[in-house]
Amino acid sequence: MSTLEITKNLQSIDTSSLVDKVERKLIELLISKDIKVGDSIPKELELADVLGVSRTVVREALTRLKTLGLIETKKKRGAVLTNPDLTGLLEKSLYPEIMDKNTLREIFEMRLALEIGMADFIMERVTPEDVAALKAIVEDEPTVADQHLFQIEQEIRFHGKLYEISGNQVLKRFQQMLLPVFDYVHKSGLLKKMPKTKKFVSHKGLVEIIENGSAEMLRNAMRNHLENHFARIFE
Amino acid sequence: MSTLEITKNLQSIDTSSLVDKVERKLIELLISKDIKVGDSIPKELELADVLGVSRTVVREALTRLKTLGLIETKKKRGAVLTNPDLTGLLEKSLYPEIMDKNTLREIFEMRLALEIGMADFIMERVTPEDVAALKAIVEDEPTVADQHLFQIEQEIRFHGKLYEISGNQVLKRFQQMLLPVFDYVHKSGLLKKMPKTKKFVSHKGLVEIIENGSAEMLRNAMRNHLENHFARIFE
DNA sequence: AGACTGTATTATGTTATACATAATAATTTC
DNA sequence: GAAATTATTATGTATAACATAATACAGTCT
Repeated sequence: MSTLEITKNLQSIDTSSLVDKVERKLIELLISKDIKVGDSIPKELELADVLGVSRTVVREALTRLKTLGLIETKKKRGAVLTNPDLTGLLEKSLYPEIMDKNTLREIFEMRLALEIGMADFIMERVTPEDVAALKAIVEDEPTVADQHLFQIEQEIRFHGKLYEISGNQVLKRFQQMLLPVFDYVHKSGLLKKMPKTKKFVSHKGLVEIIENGSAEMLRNAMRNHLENHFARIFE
Repeated sequence: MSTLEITKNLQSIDTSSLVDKVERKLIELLISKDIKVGDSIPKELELADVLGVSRTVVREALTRLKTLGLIETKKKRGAVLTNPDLTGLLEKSLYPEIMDKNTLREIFEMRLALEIGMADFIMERVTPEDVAALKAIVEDEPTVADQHLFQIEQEIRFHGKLYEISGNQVLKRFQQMLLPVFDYVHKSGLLKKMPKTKKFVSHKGLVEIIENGSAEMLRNAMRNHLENHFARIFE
């Protein structure tokens, strides 16, 4: 065997900690067919005993699973398998203050893509009541957006409602969760300065399309509506 | 005071555990301006001492932060603040086997929205090399997709490249991460049976548009290309 | 019988202590 | 002065003991 091969083999040794191993074992257990959501998993001491490690290690592994939202623990009852809440999890680790600038910008971009791409779901699922609600929101909207603070709240109200109409909880929660990011991106000089705000498709225009138009029309209108944001990203 | 009011007041007592409190304290510390990415945070024993709790509690709180990707720990060095990797975190908790059916469907929908909505980023950032790469991918694509397995691999290759072209790492990793979900959704009878596969815009057609068309054209073409998926969702 | 109360049990939550291990700093050796 | 050795330090692991809260069970009272 050549030296190269030897070193190659050597560096593939298992450097993971005990907790890592136990965590893997537990996850295997969780996704096995034997355990369904709501079922309990063995007690800490049993696991420690079976796996041949201390309760400390088991507890730390369980803590990780808890943090990931895979299990919930209660006294006496023990730990039970739960279906993980992705958005809730993201929310927990989403602190714009300590996030990479580039990632922040990319998340901002993702939002733009989502709002354009979800047009089909909006048009498929919108109800007359939704349209009425949208109209109520944009009713007393100032033609010229001079009050910046008001404008932001209004933006959130309007676009939030759109996410709601999409009938997709994951999307809706995604938006809720990313709001702080958007706010942060706006405030920090992360993007280019706002260009001259030309007149693009307004909220009222979007509502009009949602009521009478097609998904394709909504996509294009939304793209136009978001033009200022795109312009800031694309220089 | 009425009994109702009393009980209302009583149930607002702090039921959070010690670890919860310590975790909050630590997060406050992390997002404070004093600590930047790469900086170390106090040692476990110091923290235990200052906060007046045992080292075990501090360790468990730190374990949570580690799991969330907010910090990394090394022996001797201690714990250092890191910018959290959102997608990596999601990946860790993403087990289609134990996820709620509805959530799975919603994630699938989100993918569709993203692929349509990212057209602008693709058109803005695509290079001649990218186009060449795309052409190479679709070159020997069978006109009639008879080999299902091959088709899936091909789908991943092609659309993966599109995510790459979007120049958005978060998006790209999102796709990578959600692939198992798509696979799972396809295999499980979660969606309606595939309708008669009519002839829609092909990969080759998409490439053609990317090379010579506009963002708007790409959005519409992509929507068309994904029609089968939409049909399965919308019945 | 049925509702309330107290007690026992059990599994997680918390503390304390000791030692192992790996990464860094300090020291010695040549 | 560079390399090897040793010391130090902070995290990783193990063990034992007790606290706490949720549940089950029995007992009491009307």
